[in-house]
This record gives sequence, structure tokens and C-alpha cells, in this order.
Amino acid sequence: MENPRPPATLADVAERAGVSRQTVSNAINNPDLLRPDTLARVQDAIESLDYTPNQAARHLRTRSSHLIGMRLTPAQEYTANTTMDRFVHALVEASREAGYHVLLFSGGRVAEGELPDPLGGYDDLLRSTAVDAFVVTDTYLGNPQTVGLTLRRAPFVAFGRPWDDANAQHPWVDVDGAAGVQAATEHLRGLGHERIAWLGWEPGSRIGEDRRAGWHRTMVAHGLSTTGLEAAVPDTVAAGREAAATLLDASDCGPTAFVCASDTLAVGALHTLAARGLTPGDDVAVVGFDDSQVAQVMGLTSVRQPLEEAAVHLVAELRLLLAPVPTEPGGVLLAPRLEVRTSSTRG
Amino acid sequence: MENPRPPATLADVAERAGVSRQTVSNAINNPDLLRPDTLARVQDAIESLDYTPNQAARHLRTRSSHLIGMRLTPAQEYTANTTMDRFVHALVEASREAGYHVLLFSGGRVAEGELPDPLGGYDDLLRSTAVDAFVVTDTYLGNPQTVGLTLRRAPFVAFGRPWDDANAQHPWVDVDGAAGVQAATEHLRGLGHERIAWLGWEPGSRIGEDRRAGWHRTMVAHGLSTTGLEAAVPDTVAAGREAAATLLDASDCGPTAFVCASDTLAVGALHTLAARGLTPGDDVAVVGFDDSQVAQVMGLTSVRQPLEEAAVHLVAELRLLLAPVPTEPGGVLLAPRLEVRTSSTRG
DNA sequence: GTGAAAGCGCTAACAA
DNA sequence: TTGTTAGCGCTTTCAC
Repeated sequence: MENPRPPATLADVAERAGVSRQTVSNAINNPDLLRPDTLARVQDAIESLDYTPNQAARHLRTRSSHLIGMRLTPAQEYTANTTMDRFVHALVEASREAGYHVLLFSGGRVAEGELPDPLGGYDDLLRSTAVDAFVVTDTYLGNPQTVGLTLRRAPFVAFGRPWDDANAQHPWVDVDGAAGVQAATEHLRGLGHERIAWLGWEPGSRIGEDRRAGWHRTMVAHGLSTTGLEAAVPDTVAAGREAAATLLDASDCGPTAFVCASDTLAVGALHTLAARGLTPGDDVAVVGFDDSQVAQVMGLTSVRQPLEEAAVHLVAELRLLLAPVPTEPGGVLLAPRLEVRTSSTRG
Repeated sequence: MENPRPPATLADVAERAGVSRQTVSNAINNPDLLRPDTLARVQDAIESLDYTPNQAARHLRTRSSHLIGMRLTPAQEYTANTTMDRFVHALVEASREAGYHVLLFSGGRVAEGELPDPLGGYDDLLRSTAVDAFVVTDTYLGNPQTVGLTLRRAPFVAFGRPWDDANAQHPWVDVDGAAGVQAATEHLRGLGHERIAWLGWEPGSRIGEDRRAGWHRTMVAHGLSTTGLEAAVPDTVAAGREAAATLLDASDCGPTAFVCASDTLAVGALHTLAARGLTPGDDVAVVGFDDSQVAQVMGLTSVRQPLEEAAVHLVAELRLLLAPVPTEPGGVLLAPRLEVRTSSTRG
């Protein structure tokens, strides 16, 4: 029933169909070139032999592996950060529809006290022509990857804006964090909140600054004061818990709502509310960012990045990049969506 | 500084080192065959040309891609199920150390109302010789994959026991769920609990039955009754919440602790406690399964699967499987570890 | 210990 | 429209 013997080759199909190997190749790659009856005959042979082109041979000949490389950053446990994983799923799906597969690699173990090599893992894959292009996702830290890859003439698309480089020459796709936080803040304002606090990250992160800007500009637009309504802390639950407590205590008239730079910080805020017997939504509203599983199961209102959409755009940019006729690299900015749950709705 | 031109080939290195191409190949694959000085000369040339063997050519010639295929199952949102993602990270890392990369693929979109093809995606990769082997992770559903892959003589290692097939001929690695739940139950017993309830899945899942067995045998071993202390529901937060409420109400003397088949169900139980003003740990203890990020940030005691270890074993089995001398396929059962947090410890 | 020849399976270029 | 030729870069024989 099945085939224990080696897979059929192009030559097998050609022999079976009574045509040359090249004709079979054309039947697969340029079916228009064949006369309908020849095509049908070849397709029959392909089907009956269960033929699939050998990837290695095709890869060697065409210099295209149909593989997209993506470096997996170490999983962050004890946080609610799940964006990377959701993105991997989305990318695999989007790639499949474009005829690509995703090759995952890691930067390698980083020795104690050493900085990780920003290009670790990329170089080998590049020189060995194992992948056609990269998706670079960890530009968040200040993207030394994009510079290095550009120097090496490696095709790549970034998931993340080229913050530090206005005239970057690579395509990118990003999510408009400021717009997401703005939507969150407007949502809270619409519910009557006026003292809306920002629970954000320490300075130095462009993403963090961007998200904060969404809060700040919305407050200003509504003529609301931001004084004493802001904290900048590391991205941990404990830091969020403490910062929320401090904000609630410090102001003469404490915040009635928190907008957070991450679900992790938002969970910290929820812990503080619970410890004080305050009900999320009813007493104090909390909104997070990322729509992690944590937010979903805790009923935390959160800003959801459209990662599926982002992946589709990334793959589209990639195909443009790899197309024979080079195109101007594009940038795509997507709007996130607010997922409203009980942590922000008065019951 | 960098190389805008095509990567160096073996021939380039040979010319530079003043040897034949074959000698360069030997320098890489069988260094022992060369005289030390020749070897050194070749290695110099390799370094100065920044040479890395072309994967496609090597793959074509050796029939080995050094790629491990793994099918990504659709992400489960609104649950705390994060095992698959943690496993992917672990597998990428373990593969790297063995000189392999991980190729991700998806089963393809499933049409409305149709069952997904259990072998979707596998076949093409197999026939096109794109991957050397598979890691099959979704055996949980009753593994039609393993049967199909065996028929096709595809090398694979399963993450999950061959439940339905005592004399399965493929290697596998699994985590002893019963032992994990037993540890959780013992933990609760050690804290003085006697009415320990099992919040489990509906029948039909071997994994679910296995985990339940860990609870049941521990209760029996301690001479504790299990009557009225058990629920079998779908794996959702809402189901867990309702089941926990029912269990608390139904018994004359309700359970003082819940052991759950998943973090998702455990979160449901926590919701019920919160709604009744009960404090987890102090009033009623709750233990989950999977050590998801949700458990970590909510302070939920949970059974953690040793996925890093599992990945290392999987890759080891894979290498055995792909080695020239075939070995008896092995099975490895790993013990999980209980991560104790505040949801089970009296304050 | 080193080199020469052959060929893995495919497709780009050209010839018929 | 179809067939022929050549070669992608590498490794596996087998001579030297």
C-alpha cells in the first residue's frame, strides 16, 4: 500500500509518462507550456507514482530553499509575555499559504555574564544558504540584527519598526502600540474615569515610550492631568504590584484606573487590588497589553496585537523581497484591538 | 568588510589552500585523514574565506537535511495551555546542540465541519525529503499519526506514550502524569487535607485518565474516600469554575482541596473561590497541571513537566534512529516536579 | 594522505 | 511544444 522504497524521481515520472525529464519539470513549474493532453498524462504519472519534487535538488539548482529562518528568543517565564509564541503560530500558517516553511533556530547558550551575540545563529544559516530569508523579531532591544543583516546583504523583514533609523532600507511590519494604548485610555475615559494612571516600563525601550505616548496624548486631549499618575518599573509582576500600590497611596486622590504597558504589570496591579479588597472593574479598572492567555483567563481587558495579520504582511513583504524584480521596501503599521473584559467594566 | 558576493564554495577553499576539493571535504568531515600541516592549511583557507558548506548540496548528496519536522497544532487561546510552546523552545535548543534545526509546519486550515487530516503536512515533507525525521507531539488525541508514519517508514519520535499499542516500534518520550498528580496529592495530604477533590477531564483522554489515576491511587493509599470528590468536565475555565462550585456545594462536607487535570481547570476553581470570598491556600487549596505562565503569575501551585529534559531525550532518540546502525527503539518516562506556590500553602 | 571521476535530482538555456 | 545538454556544490567510490 505504502512506499517503503525511495521516493519517485523526476526521471521515474518521465519514463512512466513517456516524456523527457524536462517536460515533467515544466508540467510542475510552467504547466502553461505543455499541451493539455501531455500535461494530463504527466499529471497522471505524478499521481500514480506519488511524486513530490526532491527539495534538496530543487534547492541546489534554484538557490532557493523556501525556508524562512526565525530566531527564537528564550522563553520568558513568570511573565505574561506570550506574543512571540502567538506570532510563531501565525507565521507558520502565513508561510504555509505562500509555500514556505519556518526554520527555527536559537542564538545558542549564552555564557554566564556575557552578552548574547546579536547575530548568533544567523551567520551560519546565511552562508550555508539554508534559508532564503529571515524574520527578525527581536528588534525591540535596539536591533543590532538589522544592521548586521543589512551589511551581510541578507534578505529579511523585521517585525518591529526601525526606530533608530529613519531611512532603513528593509521592509518591516509593526503594531501601533500608541494607538492601542490610546484606545484603552479612551475606553476608560468613556466609562467616566479621569484619574487614569500609566503603569509603564523603565525608560530606554522605544516600544515602552511609544505605548506611554498613547496614554499621555489621550490624557492631554481630554484635558486631564497626568501628575502623580505614572510609574516606570521593570516588567515583572512584583514590580507592577508595588508600583500600583505606590500610585494608589501617593496621590491625594488616587487613580481610579490603570493602563499598563504589559499584561505582566497589569497582573501585578490586580494583585494589589485583591490585597486591598478592591474589585477590578467595579472599584478600580485595569487594562493590560498583549492579550496573553493570562489576560484571557483572568478576565483582564487587554490590547491585542493583530499577529495573524502581521504575519501575513510579513510574508507578503518577504515575497516581494525575494521576487526577481526588487521593489521598494515597505513599512506596514497595524492597529491593535482592545479586548474588553471585566477588569475594566463596572459591573 | 562583509561579503556581498556569493558564499565561498569548496572549490574556492581548495584553490586557496592549494589542494583538491576532496581534501577540503575530508578536512571538514574526516579531519583525521589529513596530515596535520595540510589540515591546518585548509582550515586557514576556510577561515579566511568564511566558508560554510552549502546545505543544499550536502543534503542532496548525503540525503540528510539535518532538519527535524514538527507540526504545530493550532494555538489554544482562552486556556492556560502553553506546553506546546515551551516544548518548541526546548526542542529548538536541544536540536541545536545536536546539529539539527527545527522545521515547523502546520496541518493546514481545516474546512468548516471537517476533521483535520491527521497526516496533513507530513506527507509532502516526507516525500520531498525535506526533513530527516519528525517529532510527533499531538499523540494526545489517540495518535493516528504514529500509525500513518510507521506505515510510511518515516523516522519519528513521539512525545507521548503509545497508549494504544503495547508493542509500538517507535521511540518515545513522555512525562509521567500520574506521578505528577500523585506528588500534588501527597503534598496536599501532607498539609493535612483529607477531602481532596479531583477536577478532571471528560473520559476518553488517556492523558486525563493517567492523571486521574495519580490522584485516585494516592487517596486509596491513604485510606481516604473519593466519593463525591470528583468531576469530569471539558477543559475550559468556565467548566472548571462550575464544577468547583458544584463540588463545594454537593458534599455534606465539601472538599478542602482541588487537584486539577490542567491549569485551565484550576483557574476556574480559583474563580469560584474568589466569588465566594475564599482565599486560595488558606481556605481551600488548589493545584493545577502544566506550570503555565498563568500559574506562575497567579501563584498557582502546579505540576511542571520537564520539557527541556524531554527535548534532550527526544533528540537523543532521534540520533539513534538516524544512525547507520539501527537500535532498538526506546521509551523514556520522565517524572514531573511540583511547583509549590501560595494557592496550596496555608499562610 | 591526496586526487580524479562520477553522480545525487533538479532546472536554465538552448536546440530541435 | 518537447528534448538535449550542462551544471548547481557536495561526497562517495576508487586510483595514485
